[in-house]
Amino acid sequence: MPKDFESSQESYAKEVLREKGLKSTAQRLAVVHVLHTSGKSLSVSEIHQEVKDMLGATGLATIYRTLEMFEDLGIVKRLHFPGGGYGYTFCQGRHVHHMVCVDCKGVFDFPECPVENFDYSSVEKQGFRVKDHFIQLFGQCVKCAEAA
Amino acid sequence: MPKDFESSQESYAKEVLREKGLKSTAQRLAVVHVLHTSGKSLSVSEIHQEVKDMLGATGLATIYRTLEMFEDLGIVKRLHFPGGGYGYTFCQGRHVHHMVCVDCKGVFDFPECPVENFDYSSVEKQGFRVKDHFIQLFGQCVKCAEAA
DNA sequence: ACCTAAATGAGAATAATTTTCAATTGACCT
DNA sequence: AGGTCAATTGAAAATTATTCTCATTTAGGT
Ligand SMILES: [Mn+2]
Ligand SMILES: [Mn+2]
Ligand SMILES: [Zn+2]
Ligand SMILES: [Zn+2]
Repeated sequence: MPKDFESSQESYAKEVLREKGLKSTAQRLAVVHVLHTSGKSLSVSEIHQEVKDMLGATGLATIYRTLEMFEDLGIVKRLHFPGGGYGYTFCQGRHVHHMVCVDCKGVFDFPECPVENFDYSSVEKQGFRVKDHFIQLFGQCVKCAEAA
Repeated sequence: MPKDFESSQESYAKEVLREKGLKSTAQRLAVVHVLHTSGKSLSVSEIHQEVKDMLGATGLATIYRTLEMFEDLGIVKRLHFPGGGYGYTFCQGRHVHHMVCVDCKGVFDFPECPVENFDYSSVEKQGFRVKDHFIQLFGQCVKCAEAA
């Protein structure tokens, strides 16, 4: 029997960390757990608070360090909000885009890529070589639309 | 004869300000000038520096206040960079998207909208109502590609 | 030329992020 | 199971970013 229950998201993160020779610390796994459990985008300090709830005293710097590392590894993605500010969501290394509810910051996956077959010729004529893209949809989720 | 040379971008901003009953101050027009002159995305402190070069002593708070207001008015747009951080670009109230050179932060307009006719049905089935979107392309401009 | 509400500048206050470094710990090897 | 050691962490300080306050200035209307 497995020594404890572990989500596929958590084992995915452990695997990526191991491949890169990085350690699977309790703090790092807690960040994964918190992000994948929450259906919404979380700010750095929200993540910090929830990790403290799980593990007790935890340095805020560790949260910053972990999120930066996870973003580089493609484990999490940083989302931006209209009025400024940002939050993180779990993305498990997949190329996905997200819809964000502007009221509750709920995050919904969006697997189709709107620029998959997009014709960049008009911009590539200017010599610009497109290498990546960032797409985010804003709107209201069912709950918030009903509440309004 | 006109009392001085004024770009269409600057007169556009003056017009929007007047319509809203807001004042066309030297500081606000300098921000417009700086942004539309520079072909690249500028950080708050870069804008502050350039405005000081034009006008002399200028409060940093004024730059923050102006950029927030201009963003609400649709005069400028805030762009985000991969490693974190952001910058502003002029957009003159148009619905455009932007390509950003990851090396020099040069900004290139991108008038076609990749999600114009995009089928949101798969996501709207979840009840999410899409109201807006944010799209940004990353890559290299000609100059930076050659330099590399 | 006034008048007046809007806008500004300077600095204080607050918030966000990064750095430093001694102590801890996870992964690997007996 | 215990030993080793580089990686990681926590706490606090340092730095950087942003907002607030309020006395003074100014744009735009009369
Ligand atoms: Mn995509
Ligand atoms: Mn668009
Ligand atoms: Zn919602
Ligand atoms: Zn470039």
